[in-house]
Amino acid sequence: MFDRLAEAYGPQHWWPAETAFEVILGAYLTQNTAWKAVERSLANLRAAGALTIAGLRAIPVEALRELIRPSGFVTRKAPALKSFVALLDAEFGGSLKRMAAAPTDALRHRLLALPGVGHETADAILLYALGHPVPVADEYLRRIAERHRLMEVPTGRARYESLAGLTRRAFAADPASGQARLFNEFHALTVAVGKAHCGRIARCEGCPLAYDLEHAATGAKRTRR
DNA sequence: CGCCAGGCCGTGT
DNA sequence: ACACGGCATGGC
Repeated sequence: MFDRLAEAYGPQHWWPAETAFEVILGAYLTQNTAWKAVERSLANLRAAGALTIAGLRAIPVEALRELIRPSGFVTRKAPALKSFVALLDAEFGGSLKRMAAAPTDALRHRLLALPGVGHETADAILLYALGHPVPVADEYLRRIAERHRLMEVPTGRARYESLAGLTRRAFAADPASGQARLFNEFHALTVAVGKAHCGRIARCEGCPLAYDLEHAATGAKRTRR
């Protein structure tokens, strides 16, 4: 699947951001939100000088709310972003470098304890902002796994770990030194194919994985004409 | 103009 | 433990 997606979409160069901190902001803002909307919020933040750690630290949460309004859920996301900076300051001297130096498991635990940070956001930050070799699972991967019958996807708490485990096993035979790169590219490709073909309603026309779908009795409710 | 988006979290059973 | 609904906003 990875090879087929890589051939179809090419190198993704993820995450789409200039700095590690911008990756983190994007990870929060894109929660259940179209990336297009996130781009507008990031543009607002940049124009206001709030795209940096110091900038976000300085801005009042009320003003932050206005800047990120395009990406929605502002009463949750604005305080959540401030909480991240608070953790960064309190435990890592305000330094992403120092945060990145912490052990993966402990760091993941600290991130998950933050408001507005669930498994996907924590892992996206770990992988794309901090360079830790962890897989990222999302709604697109869930749909792919179900529709292609890759596995019985559990519901509830076990779901995320199950999809993450599937990803880890898929790349387990590759060198440990390259895991981060593979997880990086795989999630990026998952989003690429997901945006084009794996919505709530599947759009199988032209999907690079269409061959598999033909033989999988797709679980999608219906295919858009 | 209704459906949807690169989740997260509280509440009810 | 898990299903379910709310959370905000704007693009398509």
